[in-house]
Amino acid sequence: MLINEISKIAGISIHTIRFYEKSGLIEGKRDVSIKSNNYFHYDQETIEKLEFIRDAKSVGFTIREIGQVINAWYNNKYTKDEKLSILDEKLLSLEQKLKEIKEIKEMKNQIEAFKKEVLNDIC
Amino acid sequence: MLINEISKIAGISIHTIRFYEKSGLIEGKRDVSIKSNNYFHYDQETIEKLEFIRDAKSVGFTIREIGQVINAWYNNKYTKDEKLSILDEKLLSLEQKLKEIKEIKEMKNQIEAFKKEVLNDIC
DNA sequence: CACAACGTTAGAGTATGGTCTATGGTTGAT
DNA sequence: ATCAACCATAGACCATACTCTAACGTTGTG
Repeated sequence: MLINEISKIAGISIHTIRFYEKSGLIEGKRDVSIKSNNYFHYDQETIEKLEFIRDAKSVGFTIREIGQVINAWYNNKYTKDEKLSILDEKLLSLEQKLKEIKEIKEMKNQIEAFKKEVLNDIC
Repeated sequence: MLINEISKIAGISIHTIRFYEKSGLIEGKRDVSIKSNNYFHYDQETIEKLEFIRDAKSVGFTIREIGQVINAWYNNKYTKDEKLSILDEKLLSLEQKLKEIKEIKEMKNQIEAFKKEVLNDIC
């Protein structure tokens, strides 16, 4: 499928898809044998990648990090050890995010306490 | 205290402190009565604010959002209703962040599954 | 009184993650 | 053949959150 179609399916703008492609997260293929143009063709795998990008972004991974994971996953750009090192790094940062829950709860308490002060006209 | 001192106490660079001041998060006072210069003086309250900024940043609040909370807290720039509205907004986004834990755990499972594949040379 | 160490402002530069524009080629229906 | 609707690339532009530089004034110790 062409960029317009995958954009609609994935719910991600054409601009952003091109940005992800430039960033090395996804890769369209040119079908020289069939067409005279240089249009990029995208497949089901690209849709999966775009879904992964969305999920990974929502948990706070950067484009660079997402690129590492995707390229460890789909391409063979890394050795086994490099892949494991990348994945362990990401697992560690996810553990870190889970630990931040405590901080989020503390911030909630702090803001709730302040809200009570405002409600009681203390502040 | 002057900017150099508060920078060291708070562990935040002079540049960043000036950036926070420009952004309306903190406010130094000029002591015209005592000094002929135009140096800014900072107090204990500013240290508290800088600590709050650090905490709030770490849970994902933007400078703009942090500024709203600080200015609701320390200044009287907002009416009671405005204050409550700002605080409720922040509480809501904290709740949202707590809900994202599920997504983080899912991402962890996904990456762990992939790690197993790599370990077993499936991928 | 020199001079290092500190203070000020204005504004430029950086990185991230998009978002958009200009320019030009391709396709497909009428 | 023409024209809307699509595709491509390069590069400009935006917001966020810093980070740094330039140019210049102030302070305090030898």
